[in-house]
Amino acid sequence: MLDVRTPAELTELFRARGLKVTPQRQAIFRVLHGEVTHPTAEWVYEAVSDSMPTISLRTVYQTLNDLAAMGEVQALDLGTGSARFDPNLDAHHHLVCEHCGRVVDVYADASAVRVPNPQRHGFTITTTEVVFRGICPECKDRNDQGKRKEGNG
Amino acid sequence: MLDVRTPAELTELFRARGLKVTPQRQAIFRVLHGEVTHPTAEWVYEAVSDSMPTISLRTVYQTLNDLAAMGEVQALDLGTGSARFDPNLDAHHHLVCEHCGRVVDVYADASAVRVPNPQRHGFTITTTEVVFRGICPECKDRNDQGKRKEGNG
DNA sequence: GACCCAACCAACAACGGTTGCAGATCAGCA
DNA sequence: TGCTGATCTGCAACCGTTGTTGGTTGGGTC
Repeated sequence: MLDVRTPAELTELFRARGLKVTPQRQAIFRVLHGEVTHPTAEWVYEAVSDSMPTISLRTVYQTLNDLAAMGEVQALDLGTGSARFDPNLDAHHHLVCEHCGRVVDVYADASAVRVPNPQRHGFTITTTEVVFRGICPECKDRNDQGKRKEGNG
Repeated sequence: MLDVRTPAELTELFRARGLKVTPQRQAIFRVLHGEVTHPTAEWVYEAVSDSMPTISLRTVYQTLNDLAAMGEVQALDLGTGSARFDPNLDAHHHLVCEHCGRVVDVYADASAVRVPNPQRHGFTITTTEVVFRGICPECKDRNDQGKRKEGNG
């Protein structure tokens, strides 16, 4: 899997772009590295706050946006209320839990899905995103238990 | 195409559900009927305001949400900033202009796109949405003209 | 190693889309 | 027609995100 670069690599990239490498940014790099979930800015903020309680949410947004602009993470809007930042740079799709908003990567071949020419309306199509929606096993269990309780009581 | 119901049919549906049929709601029904774009609440509000200047945006949201809950329109989040309400109830997908946010319906067969079992993570998948992103011909033209101007001076 | 200044930071306010609230109003029924 | 609770309106709040501001800091240069 084509993962987000290491903190050291990102440090180099930032320097190469003339962006300064601050302790805050490095802390964010560290949090992102090896992350396989699809964290929100808020989540990253809280994770970084563990080691750096004074960091501001604003700084997290700024750095994540910088990374997205550099193509080092992918910004996603999956309709879960807030933007998510995906450190997985492979071409892939997403499976979203409609209850808890959990997101997992899916490697499915969507090349077969084409827009028939007459329906293209002259658009130049650049990307094809597939979003699978459903219920994750945890939420399903919780739901089933709830129903069972309802039935019993 | 399976269109949104007529104002008369929606009136009946609302009554059958014990919901009152107010002039505001009827005006919204009329605006939605035959609409093939994917209007935002704001757009509906402005369209209804033509015939009923005193209607509030709040009421438009409420009625659109009611319709969505009844399955008479489909609420969409296509990452264009605001929710869109689709009166087309067929199974279909969307083509979104990344410049102007314009949305058009696409009838493409996505049944071939399946999540391989090992990647399903125990999810129960209910829907598969495909979003094609690109540039609509109008934005492309405008863009090209801009570039030509740049080039000329 | 000190200097300097753009880049950065934290805090706060603003923003756009959407929803909660409270009081005024009205649709539907007797 | 009169009742009654659903609905309407206007406003304020909410949430995620971004602009602003004034003080702080990284790192190239001497």
